[in-house]
Amino acid sequence: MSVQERKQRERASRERLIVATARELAEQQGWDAVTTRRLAERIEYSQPVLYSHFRGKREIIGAVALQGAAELATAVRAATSAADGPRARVAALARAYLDFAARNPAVYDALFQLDGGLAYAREDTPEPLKDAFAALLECLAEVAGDGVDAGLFTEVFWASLHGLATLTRADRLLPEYAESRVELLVDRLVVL
Amino acid sequence: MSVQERKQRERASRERLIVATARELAEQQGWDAVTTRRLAERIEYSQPVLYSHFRGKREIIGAVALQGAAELATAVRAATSAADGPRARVAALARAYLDFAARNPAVYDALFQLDGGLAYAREDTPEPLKDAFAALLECLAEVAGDGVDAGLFTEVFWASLHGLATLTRADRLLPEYAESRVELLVDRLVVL
DNA sequence: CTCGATTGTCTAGCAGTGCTAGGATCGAGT
DNA sequence: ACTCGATCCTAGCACTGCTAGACAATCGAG
Repeated sequence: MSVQERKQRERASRERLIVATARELAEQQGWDAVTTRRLAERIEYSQPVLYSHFRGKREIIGAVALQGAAELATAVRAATSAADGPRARVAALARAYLDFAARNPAVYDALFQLDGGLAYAREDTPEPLKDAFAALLECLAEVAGDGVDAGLFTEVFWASLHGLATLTRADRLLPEYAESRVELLVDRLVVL
Repeated sequence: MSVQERKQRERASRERLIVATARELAEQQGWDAVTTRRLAERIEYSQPVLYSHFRGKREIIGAVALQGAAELATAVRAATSAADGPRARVAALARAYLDFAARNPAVYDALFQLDGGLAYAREDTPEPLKDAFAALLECLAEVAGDGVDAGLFTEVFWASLHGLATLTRADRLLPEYAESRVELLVDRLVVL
């Protein structure tokens, strides 16, 4: 039995290597540079090996996305729990979110920009994605305002952050307003 | 001279045909289906002809984007001018924007999701793009609130709309909340 | 200790992509 | 009528995601 277990461990380890390498390559040179050939070469295996772990490139993107979702949730929770008062918590959440998107553009793309073959906003949504949304909701529920559904409010707030994140990174907004945008958004959307 | 003029007209007409066909194809089957071969076949010329009009596929996307920007500006202005009162105008703007994104997904992608090789938020930004932003600003300036820069407010409002538009289309938000999201966003961001 | 079967991996290749070099063809101006 | 430049197409390059089939290493049974 232990032989099979060792092989399973090795397989799992190689799978992690694939995901980590894909992420690294995407972060360094963008997802366009993540080709199956380059990825295979970096992990020092041939291309078909990739397909024994994942159905295709899309699933590899999805794996990176799931990893990113978990990290995003952690980052958001760390930021919010370190802040005092509802207003400060939401501001910290917004900054943590945008910071994550700015520091991990490729992961952010995998999560929300590219097709990783993942289901969102459904029952069969993978746990990390649900949890990332939950991390936002936990903090935002207390400032949604009376009679406003927390889920609805979270969707709106999240969409605004997502818009800021993507448009900022695509150089479609003025850089000098970056901080003011966050302040304005938080001040207006939050009900204290 | 008239011979050259005729040729110029024919060239311009063929260029319009290329852009229109690319847009049509993208709207029908998505931008992935817009390959140089398919596009060439549809306009009944060989691929190299495309490259005598545009530097490459990216520039074709850019051309569709510019066309879309003009239409978006028109749609927004039409919607806002037909509404009474600041609150109603902004709500109409939001709905018109989201409606445009929903009805012309490929064009919206060309504008804000794909790389069309266009410069945004700069002096050398093409006129249609500046004008589309201006259309938003015209309406939003009156509800930015005291002491808040109209440009800053427009960026935030636009980013929120963009987030809603993209996340909605990617099935990342609950469909039943669609209308509520717009209401909530407008109510909170607008200062009457 | 050997032999067949199974597992794992790689080489080679397919159909498709964006893009371009070079030759053929056409038509305008002399 | 002829030249010559503009215009267009054929053919091909290097690349993409993905896969069939050959090959080698490993394992269990006799």
